[in-house]
Amino acid sequence: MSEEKTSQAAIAYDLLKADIINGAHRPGDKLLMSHLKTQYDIGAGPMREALSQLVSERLVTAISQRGFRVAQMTQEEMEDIYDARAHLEALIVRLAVERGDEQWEAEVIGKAHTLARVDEINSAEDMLNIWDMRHKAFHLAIAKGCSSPKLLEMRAALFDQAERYRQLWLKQTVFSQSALAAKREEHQALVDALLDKNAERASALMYAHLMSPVSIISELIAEN
Amino acid sequence: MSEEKTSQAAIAYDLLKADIINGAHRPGDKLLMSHLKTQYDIGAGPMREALSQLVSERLVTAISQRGFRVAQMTQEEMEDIYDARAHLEALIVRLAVERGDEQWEAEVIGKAHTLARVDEINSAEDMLNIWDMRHKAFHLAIAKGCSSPKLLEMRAALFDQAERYRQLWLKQTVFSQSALAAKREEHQALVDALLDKNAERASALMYAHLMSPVSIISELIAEN
DNA sequence: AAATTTAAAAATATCTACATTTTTATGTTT
DNA sequence: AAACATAAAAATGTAGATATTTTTAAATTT
Repeated sequence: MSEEKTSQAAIAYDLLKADIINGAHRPGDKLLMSHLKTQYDIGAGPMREALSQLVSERLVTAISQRGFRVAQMTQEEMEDIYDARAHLEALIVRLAVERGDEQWEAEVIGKAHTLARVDEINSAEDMLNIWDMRHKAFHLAIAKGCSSPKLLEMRAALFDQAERYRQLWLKQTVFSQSALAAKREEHQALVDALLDKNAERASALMYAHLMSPVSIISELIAEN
Repeated sequence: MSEEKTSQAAIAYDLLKADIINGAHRPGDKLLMSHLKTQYDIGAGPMREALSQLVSERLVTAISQRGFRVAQMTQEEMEDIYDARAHLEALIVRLAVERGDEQWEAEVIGKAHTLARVDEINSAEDMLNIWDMRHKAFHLAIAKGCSSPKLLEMRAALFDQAERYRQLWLKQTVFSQSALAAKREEHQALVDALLDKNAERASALMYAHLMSPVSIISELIAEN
């Protein structure tokens, strides 16, 4: 989905996806064509194309002749996504340890360092965005070691589906010193296992790392 | 992608996908809008929607303002898809053994039986289709044991991407008694491992089972 | 004369505005 | 109150307009 594109459909896709993930369009909301057209100033055709894409990514649901809605967020879906994602990422990390070269190790260590240095930032607003960006970059650097475009694609797809749930967790975590410290330790343990070329240990740590937010998110969903 | 839908876009999607997989549209072919419109008697809007879907499934490529082409088939992509798929399916089968219940076991045994009985069919033409259908059903029955909709989705996505390559292999296999017999043994060993609740063994067998076509497909690609 | 550049024409992709069909809401009748 | 009819709203599709790219031909340069 990434070309140098300026088609109306591509613009609509990006805007809409962002607004669904950041909650501007809430789960269950009806995505009225007339409203979307005026909101984004994009015609019905390209808008349909964008919506259709998002349906296949499970962020939007469609019923024939009855339009589109923002996909619901449910406890069950969250647990499934997180479980699937953790298992997939555990697989990927195992392959990464087996297949990753020195260049890969260097990248991982670099990103780990950048992430660890994030507590030197003061502004609370920036903090969330910067930590999130670097955290993502760190994990992506690890995953890339598997050298499988297709596995990385699947990973990205599951990541997008997790993103709305993940946002809930992020706010809780980034503004808690203890939670951040815990994450820092998990990351360090992960890096140690990677450098040890201990695939099984790295894989197990990654699974645990990705599953740890589940109980917190679970509570946050229940509260709403 | 499965509702009770009769929208033009959905029809276009199904037809186009089928024609790409069965080779009516060859890899690299330009998918000319004017041609597609007349061929399928569907307007440009819905057709774009369908094409756009297929781009996200990697069966079609798009360049902005320059239209759509059938995605190329390459050695590298084939190896990546098969490797990713085998690893994913190995993961799924491990989970299936751990999570599957009696109902699941019964389904698997049923499908295995139906598949084994396929050599009673005479017509060569039917043979390919029937064996393929039952083979797919057998593997799907196994996979369902993992009880994860998301993992099954990812599995299906990779399956669709493999399908064009798989078609090459299928013709070689189904019409060779020895190849069929080999597959029959692999399936039997797999079922035995499943019933033994031997997750690691089942997982390893599944990986090998899915990787075994790679060398044959590799040669077939090289020939073209 | 061959190669390269430029300009015009044709082909093509993409978008917008309008038309059609279907669904939903409202009001009416039994 | 249930069933039906009517009107409004909305989704979907079509056809034509617009913008971009590709091709073709001519003109210029080497």
